[in-house]
Amino acid sequence: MEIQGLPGRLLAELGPAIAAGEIPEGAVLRSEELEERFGVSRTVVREAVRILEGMRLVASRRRVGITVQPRSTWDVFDPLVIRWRLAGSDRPAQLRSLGSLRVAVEPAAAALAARHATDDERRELSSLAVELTMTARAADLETFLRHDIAFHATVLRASRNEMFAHLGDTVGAVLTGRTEYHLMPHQPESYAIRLHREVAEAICAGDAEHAERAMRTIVAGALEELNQQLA
Amino acid sequence: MEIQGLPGRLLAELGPAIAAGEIPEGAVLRSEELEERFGVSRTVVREAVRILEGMRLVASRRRVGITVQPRSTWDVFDPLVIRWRLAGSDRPAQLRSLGSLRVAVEPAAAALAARHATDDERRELSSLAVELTMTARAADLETFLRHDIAFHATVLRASRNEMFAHLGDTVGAVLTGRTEYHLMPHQPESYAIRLHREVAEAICAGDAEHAERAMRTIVAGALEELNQQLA
DNA sequence: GAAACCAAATCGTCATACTTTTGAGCGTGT
DNA sequence: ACACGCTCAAAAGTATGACGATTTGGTTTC
Repeated sequence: MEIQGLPGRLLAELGPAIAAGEIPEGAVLRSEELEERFGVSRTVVREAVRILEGMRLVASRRRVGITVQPRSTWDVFDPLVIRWRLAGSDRPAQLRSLGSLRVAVEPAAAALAARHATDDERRELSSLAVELTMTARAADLETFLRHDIAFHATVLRASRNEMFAHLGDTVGAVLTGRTEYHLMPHQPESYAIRLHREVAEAICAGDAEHAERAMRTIVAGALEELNQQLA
Repeated sequence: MEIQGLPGRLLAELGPAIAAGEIPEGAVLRSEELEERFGVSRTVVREAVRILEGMRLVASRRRVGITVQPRSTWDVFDPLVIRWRLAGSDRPAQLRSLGSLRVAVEPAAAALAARHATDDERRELSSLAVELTMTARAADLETFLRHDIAFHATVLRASRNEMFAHLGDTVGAVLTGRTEYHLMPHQPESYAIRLHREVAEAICAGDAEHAERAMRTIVAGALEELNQQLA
């Protein structure tokens, strides 16, 4: 998943710094400066910058340098950009944005999944729902999180829509970030758990409307809780 | 918006070819081959490949070459990837995916817009709705399309959610592609026009629920129409 | 037949030189 | 004082040659 090699190292330094605003919008970097700062060659700097340019985080212009672009031009759907923002100082804003996105997408995905999921996927959802129930009772937060991520990713994948499916990792990052954020909450609420079971059952039964409604309750609840935490 | 220079030229050749499947999944390119084929230097090839790698279209490995990745790993939210796919042979699939995405996102964005839009944006929506009505009557398809794009982009922007806002361009591409696709339809249906006005009014009035419902009707209708066209 | 080994292919990195664009300063003329 | 254009230098863009690192696949050896 990660970008490899020395350019990858540069990216891992510059990306988060820009995403967090440490290198502010409008700041100008020169490639020679970067070469020295990281002790790498022109080639490496250029390739790293090219990648950042692809994400629209920076723009490189002759005679002026590499300028950090305003947030509004960033490719906010790029998985790396999302991760960097989640890791840095505007994690709250990023979580809020993603929260709204989930409220929009996941119910629709659940409805589609009810229609298009394979038998394997339906089975997997059922079993994940059971796992969730059990690990919640055991207050095993870590494996609970893992299964929660798998559950939502499976629903998204089962929607048979590539774009929804690709949000699986992102949602995973959100769930992880959220868990870290309110530092291991008071055991997962049984209400949310029941809703997950409901989603699984509705998808198994091919009941799109029910699946959508239950999923909407889940993600809307998560968003509300998030907004309280960040208030 | 475009990527500049010689790497940009390479991208403009390779990207669409890969997106269209002309260079199939698993195909292997060697950088030397690309240098010769395009008459450019290693530097240029490497930078172009790096960008494609950033989009997860290809992966470069030592001793093996540059291999085209399976579709499932592509960054399907990358604006360039979307454009390339829309331009090529899997435009239908891409339009379907984007259609579902619109059904999920735009109603939610309309609801948010009803709450968060600035006065300017509300004014702009009203005036765009009027323009739509008029150009539809005049059967001026080109300016109709332009205003339609502006309308949806404004709603997305007014949602005050960066991720929604960034889908503005994508939705624009969809609308353009759709118009080209069923080659200038029998003048825009007055029903859809009325719904646009309804969305604008609801957002002006701050009626989130109404805005959401009307917008959902619009995009769901568009998706249904699309599925008929592609059936 | 399996394990160790070797060699070729290919990308990865570096150093350097040359080219192209463009911003800024300077000067000239109105 | 202002505008216009000229020149120069700074920075990215491109090209090239050399070397390093790594993976693959075949070959040898036990």
